[in-house]
Amino acid sequence: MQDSTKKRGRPRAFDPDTALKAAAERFRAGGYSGTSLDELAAATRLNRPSLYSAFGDKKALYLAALERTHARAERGFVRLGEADLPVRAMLETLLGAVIDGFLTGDDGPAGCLFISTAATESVIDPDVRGRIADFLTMEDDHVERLLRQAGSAAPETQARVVTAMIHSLSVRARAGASRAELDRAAKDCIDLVAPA
Amino acid sequence: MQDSTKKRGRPRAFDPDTALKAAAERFRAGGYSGTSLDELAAATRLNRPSLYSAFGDKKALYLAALERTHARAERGFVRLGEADLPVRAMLETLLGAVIDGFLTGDDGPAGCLFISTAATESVIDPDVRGRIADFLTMEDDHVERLLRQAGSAAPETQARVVTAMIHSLSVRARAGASRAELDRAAKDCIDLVAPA
DNA sequence: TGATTTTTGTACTGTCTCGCATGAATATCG
DNA sequence: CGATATTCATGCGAGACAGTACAAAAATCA
Repeated sequence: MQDSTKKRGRPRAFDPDTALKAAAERFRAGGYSGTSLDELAAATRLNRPSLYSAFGDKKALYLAALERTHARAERGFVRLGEADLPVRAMLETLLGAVIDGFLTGDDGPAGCLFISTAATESVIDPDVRGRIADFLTMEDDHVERLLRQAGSAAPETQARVVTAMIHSLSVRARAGASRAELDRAAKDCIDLVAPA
Repeated sequence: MQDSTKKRGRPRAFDPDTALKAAAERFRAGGYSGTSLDELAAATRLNRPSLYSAFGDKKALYLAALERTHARAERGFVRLGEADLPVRAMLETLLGAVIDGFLTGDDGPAGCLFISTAATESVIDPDVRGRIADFLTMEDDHVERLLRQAGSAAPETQARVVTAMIHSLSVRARAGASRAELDRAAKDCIDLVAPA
């Protein structure tokens, strides 16, 4: 028996995670219903059949994009916990990174895939609704844990206010708000939660 | 000359604002790209040609729905100001009414048309982006004014936190959160802004 | 009553969209 | 080298979609 990692037929000419990342980016710009398979194929540089064999149909691809985003966000929260900062610095780092991410996007600031595209689809599609509910729970739990670890006096109360600001920043970024406006909104939240 | 309100041809068999309300409701459930003209025609009980002659094409109908929502929200802010409540009661009334509205919807809780559907379209469509930016400015300004009128010590800082909670409530409602969860998030915000 | 004007309902057209069928290409196995 | 297995690329087909043409219906005006 030879190297079991070698598969039998023609090898893939693309990296699945790179393709998934490109698809997620396209979905983030246009939403689920607003993005066609042609656009996804162009963004991933894949043919439709390759997309289908790798991820399944359009909805499965979208769910995979949601899962990738969920996992990456969670890793970010974990890494922030390892930095072990005091409350104010932790919040500044958190919201600063969030703003950086929300301002990215090939077609302008695109915010968060969950908050600003999955929420639109969630009323009609129970699968999407489940994923966004899971994402919100994860986000709430991590922020509350980070606040507690940083020495916050009322992490349960403050967590919802901080996550709310994250959600709002996604909406504002997509509405075209400048970095200064987003920074100011974040600062308003931090000043209220952890006065200097 | 007779009654000038009487028009010349066949009279309309529908009320335009009732139709617009039904269309807005449908858009709120499915988003712009996710709602077809057939669905809009069914929801409004109008034929496609009647929709077109009354509002123009699909995008014009969506923009009209956004404007209707904007105007109604602004009227709500104005009316809340007339009640002239102290900070905590004002915020309880405001967020309570917001939650009531966000939990409505023919296909389950549908949140806010701007936050949860227009934000999705805004990256691709500059017209929608402009409307949502206008809406956010209106919202920020009214909440800040309401806080100042109610005697808040730092209305500029607190306004962004309160509007952020409103945006977050729309997302959470669409994700399937219970009224108790929404009430708790609102209470966390109120406790932080105006401690009892 | 007949002409005019506006709305209504049906049906149509061209385009886009999703998903897949089919054969060529490229790898490993015997 | 031939057989087998997997992926790639072109292209197809059924259906949904947005928008409109056209004629019937229902009102006012002369």
